[in-house]
Amino acid sequence: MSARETNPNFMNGVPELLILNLLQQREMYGYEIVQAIRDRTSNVIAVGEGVVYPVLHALERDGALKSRRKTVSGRSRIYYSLTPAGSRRLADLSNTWTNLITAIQKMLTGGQHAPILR
Amino acid sequence: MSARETNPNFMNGVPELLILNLLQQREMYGYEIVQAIRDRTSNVIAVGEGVVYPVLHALERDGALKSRRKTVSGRSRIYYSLTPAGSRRLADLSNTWTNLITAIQKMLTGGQHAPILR
DNA sequence: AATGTTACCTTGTGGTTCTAGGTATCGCAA
DNA sequence: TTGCGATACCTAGAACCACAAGGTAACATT
Repeated sequence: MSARETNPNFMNGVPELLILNLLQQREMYGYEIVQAIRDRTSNVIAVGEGVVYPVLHALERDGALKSRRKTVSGRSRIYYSLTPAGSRRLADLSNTWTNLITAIQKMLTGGQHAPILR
Repeated sequence: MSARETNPNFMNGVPELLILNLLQQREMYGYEIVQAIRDRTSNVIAVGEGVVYPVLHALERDGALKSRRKTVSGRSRIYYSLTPAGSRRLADLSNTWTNLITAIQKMLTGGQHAPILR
């Protein structure tokens, strides 16, 4: 219920990280987020709506996001933006993520540096 | 049932990648792999035996690994090493992994570069 | 009138990972 | 010699996230 101690399911939560990161830049709505992730990663990552919407709901339930309805040209959209708690959460996840891929990258690339001592 | 088209569960398979990578350097046994991952990542990643052994079994079943028993000072160990198929699998996973984190990193760091055009 | 796009949503499935156990041998210390 | 910690193997079940696949509805275009 706070910071993870070790690593329960250590590779999860990437969609959440990406979503929080996008919303830090500007408020967006669900459908827009789905396409933004596709676009900015050149289709390398394609999280569907079935991933994005539940994450948005969970984050709002946790107080990390706040939403407001806005109707643009007859289209009703729900715009989400970060709360202070959401900013903290993003910083936290971002740190965890960096540590994680740094560790992995070190393992993958630095295999030959480590002296075996045999 | 072959190469992934888009991204089904795009963040999975990291333990497999780490294990294959270790076994590419030299043959190892399960218990050793568990500690090697802990050690080389300074406890950032701690996959348990409950993760490693099933992965080893699955990889051997798929023909990516071959094993041989060896008894060292009364301790019976099962050493695993890569087959040619395993090497290919490693190269494949490695590529996918690199593309993935490159895309994510670009999203996370390059947020301000992208012109919004509004 | 029909199709495609936008925009929201949920249910159920699936596949990895984790927890939590279990067995057995060895070495060392009490 | 008995007990404990480390070594070394293993598995069954739960947890969990991401996914596929659906469904609704309004707008735009054909």
